[in-house]
Amino acid sequence: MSEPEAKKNTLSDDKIRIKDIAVLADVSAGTVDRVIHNRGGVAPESKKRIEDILTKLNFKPNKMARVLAIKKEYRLVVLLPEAVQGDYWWDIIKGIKRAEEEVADYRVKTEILQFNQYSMESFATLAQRLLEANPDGVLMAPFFRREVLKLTKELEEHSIPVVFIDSNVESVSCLAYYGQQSHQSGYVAAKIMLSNLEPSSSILLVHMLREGSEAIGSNQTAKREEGFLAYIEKYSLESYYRLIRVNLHAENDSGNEAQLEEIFRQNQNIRGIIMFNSRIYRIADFLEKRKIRNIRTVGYDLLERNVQYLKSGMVECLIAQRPQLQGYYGLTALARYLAFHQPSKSVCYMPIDILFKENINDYKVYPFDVD
Amino acid sequence: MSEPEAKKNTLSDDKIRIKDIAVLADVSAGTVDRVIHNRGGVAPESKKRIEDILTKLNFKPNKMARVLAIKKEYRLVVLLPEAVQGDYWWDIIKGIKRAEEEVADYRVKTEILQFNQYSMESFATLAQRLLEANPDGVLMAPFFRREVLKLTKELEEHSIPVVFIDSNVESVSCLAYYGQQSHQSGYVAAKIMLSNLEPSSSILLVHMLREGSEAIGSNQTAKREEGFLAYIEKYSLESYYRLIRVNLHAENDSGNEAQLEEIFRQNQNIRGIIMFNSRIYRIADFLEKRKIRNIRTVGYDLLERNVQYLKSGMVECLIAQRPQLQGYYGLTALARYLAFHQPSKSVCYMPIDILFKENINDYKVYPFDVD
DNA sequence: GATACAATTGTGCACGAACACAAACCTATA
DNA sequence: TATAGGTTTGTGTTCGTGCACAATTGTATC
Repeated sequence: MSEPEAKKNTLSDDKIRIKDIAVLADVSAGTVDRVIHNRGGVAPESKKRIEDILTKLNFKPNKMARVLAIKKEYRLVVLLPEAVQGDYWWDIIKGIKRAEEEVADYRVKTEILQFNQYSMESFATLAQRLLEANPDGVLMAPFFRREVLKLTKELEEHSIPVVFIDSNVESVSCLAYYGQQSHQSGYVAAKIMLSNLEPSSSILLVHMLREGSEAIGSNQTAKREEGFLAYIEKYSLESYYRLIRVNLHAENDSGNEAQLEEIFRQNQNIRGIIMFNSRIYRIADFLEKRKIRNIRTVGYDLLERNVQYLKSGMVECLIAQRPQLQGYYGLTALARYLAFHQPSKSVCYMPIDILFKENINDYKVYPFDVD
Repeated sequence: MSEPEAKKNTLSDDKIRIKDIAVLADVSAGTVDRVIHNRGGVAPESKKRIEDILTKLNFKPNKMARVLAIKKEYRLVVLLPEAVQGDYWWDIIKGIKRAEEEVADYRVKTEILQFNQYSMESFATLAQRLLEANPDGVLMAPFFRREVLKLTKELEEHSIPVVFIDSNVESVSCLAYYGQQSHQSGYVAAKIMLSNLEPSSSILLVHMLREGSEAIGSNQTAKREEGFLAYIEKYSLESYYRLIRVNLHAENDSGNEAQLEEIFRQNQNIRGIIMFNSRIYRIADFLEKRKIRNIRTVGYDLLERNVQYLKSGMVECLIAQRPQLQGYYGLTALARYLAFHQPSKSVCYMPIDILFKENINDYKVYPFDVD
């Protein structure tokens, strides 16, 4: 047997301070500071010398001292739809709250404004309030395209950085975007729905309409459906399954039931149901009520009611997109940008998490569900 | 339409300082400090007065200033198997490195010791070195039960906190444990392997032996297999599938190939192959070489080679356990405990992530794979 | 070469908590 | 009352960085 090897891995990280850099570069701490902060007024050759030493020693300023010394306070405003416990936006807020606690140490304060996601007027009112608050940064879920464009234009003029979560607004340049690739997540949904599904089955694609809903978000569900169809095309499954599109209405529960019943009467061979928004629990409600089994249901997002049905087996699979992380990283990206001038990766796609009854129990998004 | 509601959420966090407390209690900052740290030498009535004000104002010392002022340095030692790029331990180290950067600000330093996971002697040697270093905390992946018990006993006597990752040692009390529920992850593997798998197929359960390997880790693969079998029992699938156990040998590639070929000759109806460790790529190697298709392969961990085969379709599914997070949270738990006296949740199970070809591309473990 | 003015560099204090040391106070004893 | 010794309280420095202001050097102009 060979001699046991042991690699030692000591970081010779013996904290380098600005003072140390100053001594090495034969200048004073003030000059080094000017270089670090690009404040100008430093002779080119000094600057070069100092920069070389900085990169060579990989100097990182002490965060603690830094925060302590900075007097400036930053105010962030978050613009989101209203959330109720257990829904998607609730999780996003959970992540934001967690981030708030963390960045509070950096003298970053946060105010959350919540609008009615079905009322453009509500959005516009809060957008106005947001502008009046004149914040140092904005985190928002973009709803109502025109209003968003108006708002972001205004923010850009004041050079206030913006981070989008949930859905992106391609035409607007932002500090960062955190969200899922909707098309791909539809593709994944199709894979799960269709892998080894009995040929010549019918599959319901359930849509949910709402009057006056002009949310950008609806774009997301459309893209998911595109991804779903792309999978079918890719594997040439068109002839194997019959797709039936159903339009339900958000506020009309009894009407929806009647509609579903009618469809089930007309189609005896329904083996799969998918919804591209987070309301699959409504389908599960229906199936449970009618005691219909053996249908593969696939939906999105870990709403409490969805999770309940996943655990009980009424929903086969949920696809999640880590809303907590979106909120958390959205806010911390802003804070890091403001407090430490750290740029962010501008587009950041969330993982497409696949949840079954069997792996939902251990599913936690750290560090939000710890303690 | 109802008036748009807007909830305001301002933290009135107007930072109270020790100085402020001192003024209110009509003493000096030094006295308040003595009370806060229970250093004694304070007149009872002063103490009472100060304590009342502290609790009334819910005083929390400024973390930044605190860390800056404390001169004490903490030294952590990490004890892990040797890692090569792209393997499981490499990802764990990635998380540890990330945590290192973060806690460096708290004056916490880390040394990583890496042993040969197949040599008990190597482990014992480094365990000895670890003890001699007399660290303030230890993060370890427990291998070689007897040696681990010896080491942890020693550490307990010196009241040095220990965090386990990857696998737990039930009989030892530790500050925290981060790892996956092996049994359940085997259960999940079975669900994926067996859902709609052609009845009366044969399934290979591939094991990998290594001489002198007494790793506790092997316990993990055993538990995964138990979980796999539990699923079969739960759904009474025993009669539908034939399970074939195969023992390969880690160092004998040509022997393994011959063995597999023999098995494939004897069994024409193999439709699934599962490995309970991270070496499924070896099976994929074989299948690719022999141009065998249409076999559902399921394995563990996102080794680079596994991921490659997942993308190319040779591996159907990988189950992951966020090794980066294990390392990251393991180390930060120790740091928080030492620097801020924050306790941790003692047992923390990782999510059982399900990865297919379709969702591997967006799979990232934040914040390790960002930027 | 003295002066003005810009370019460059150095110095000192603040941030809030920890801790060492100095100062003030109290009490008992000769 | 002076002094010792203990108890209680106050002061000042430190940590590393940011920033305002002071000090120094260099350059152009008359």
